[in-house]
Amino acid sequence: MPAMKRLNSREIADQLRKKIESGEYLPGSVLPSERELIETYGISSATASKVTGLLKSTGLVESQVGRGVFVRRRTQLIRHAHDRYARHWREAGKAPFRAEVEAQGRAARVEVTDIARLVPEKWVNERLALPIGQEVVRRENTYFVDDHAVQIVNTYIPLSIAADTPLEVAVPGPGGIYAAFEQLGHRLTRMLEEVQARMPRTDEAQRLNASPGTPVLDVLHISYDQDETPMDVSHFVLRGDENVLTYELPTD
Amino acid sequence: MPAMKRLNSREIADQLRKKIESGEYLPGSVLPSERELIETYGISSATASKVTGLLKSTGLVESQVGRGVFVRRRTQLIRHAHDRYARHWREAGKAPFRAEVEAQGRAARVEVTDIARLVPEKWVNERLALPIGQEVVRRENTYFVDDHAVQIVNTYIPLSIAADTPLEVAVPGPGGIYAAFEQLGHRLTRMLEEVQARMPRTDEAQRLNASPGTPVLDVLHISYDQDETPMDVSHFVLRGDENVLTYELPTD
DNA sequence: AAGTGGTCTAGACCACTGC
DNA sequence: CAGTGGTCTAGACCACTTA
Repeated sequence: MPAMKRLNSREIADQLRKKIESGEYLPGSVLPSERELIETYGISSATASKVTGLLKSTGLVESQVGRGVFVRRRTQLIRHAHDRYARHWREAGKAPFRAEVEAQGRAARVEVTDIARLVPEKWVNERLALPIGQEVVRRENTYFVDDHAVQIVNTYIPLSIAADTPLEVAVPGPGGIYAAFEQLGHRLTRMLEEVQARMPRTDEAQRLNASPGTPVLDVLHISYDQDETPMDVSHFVLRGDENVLTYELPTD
Repeated sequence: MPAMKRLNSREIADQLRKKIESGEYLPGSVLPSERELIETYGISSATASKVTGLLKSTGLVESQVGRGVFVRRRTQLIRHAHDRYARHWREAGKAPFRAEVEAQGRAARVEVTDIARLVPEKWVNERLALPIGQEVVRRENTYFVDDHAVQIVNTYIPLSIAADTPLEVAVPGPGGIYAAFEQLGHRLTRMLEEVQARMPRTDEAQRLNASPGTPVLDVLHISYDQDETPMDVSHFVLRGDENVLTYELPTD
């Protein structure tokens, strides 16, 4: 047998990645255990651990202690349509998120985990055009698909708008909070979103049940009424591997 | 002295993170070297290396071999305005990317790294409403800020539209390819973008000079003319830590 | 009880930086 | 040449899963 060149963790990870992409290891199947890698490649356990770490960081595999390292099944994507806040959805009373997920034969659920009056971080006040330190209503939501969290949303609404209205109760009525704004006499005219990609904080990774190494989409949503008054700032944190945001852009 | 509880790499990284966030280590300053960590925390070199690895994966610090581990300066964000493809920009002849970057006092540069006719992957044909296997023109671009790459773009255009036109040369004229489409008699009416977050492939991480652990924004852009004919599919890969995409959403 | 991933130690060597 | 991050070895122990 010819003396094999000693491979490093990067090269071994690349080999495995190619085997996965070529279909040699199918989605859901188990990779060679770290003990096997140690023997077949003549490496130490720390290196073997690094190999699986590299594969995990690309989202290609996931590990379960005591069980093994598994090739990830292609997760079904949740598409957030560009008209997801359009009036016809509010009037139909069925949110696009729910429609999309149920069309995939999966169960959608939105849970309002907290509603409170509080002084938010100052960027919230800035976006809401409120003096720093002024109280707002915060609505904290978690979106579930098949009972696992895929999306965390914090919505901040000026107290002057939300105080003692349906916006301070868990279910503000059919059509959600945007329908409630219109019930209160605000006509929504404009919504902006700012999208970034980043790594989750440890608490977010836990809440989203995401293997560390999965990035998140960080979306800041601001809506305005007919007077250009900001109605709400909503901060979305979505699992990057399960969500697609779609937008339409002006050409004129 | 009370016997210190032996800390693991996570806990040590958390301590350092807090010191950075509290300002004890300022942006640009150097963290204790791994040798110092080994001594002060009584850990091994592998653990010390893991500590810095954890901090790097959150984008908080970056390392330079032979020099040290440095607290990242707050990177200035490049905002991609929601009207970035609007006609007035094409007519002004100065792209929003360039305007944004130069307004920050930094140098913008776009390099066309390749133009070729080829048979693309099949998702390209699908989006362009072309038969699988049909040739297209691919334009490969890299966007630089202060001479480091922040954005990779592959634009695919049906051969029937681009063949023997300015779209096959490096500089299709002022206003870029979208102005060129209109010169050729296509009026752009609609543009869609699909946004995802993911980890970069190794070659992308290299090209973007991103420390592995920094996620990217993956954007698919499709534009249509007055007949709903797809004009181009562009695939953007942006550094997640340096770019913000902004969008306006319909409320009606 | 056997096998798994996860984490760690105590060293070693390498390529690189900066004086 | 001393100091740096990066990678590795050859073990060890732990918590967990599966049977």
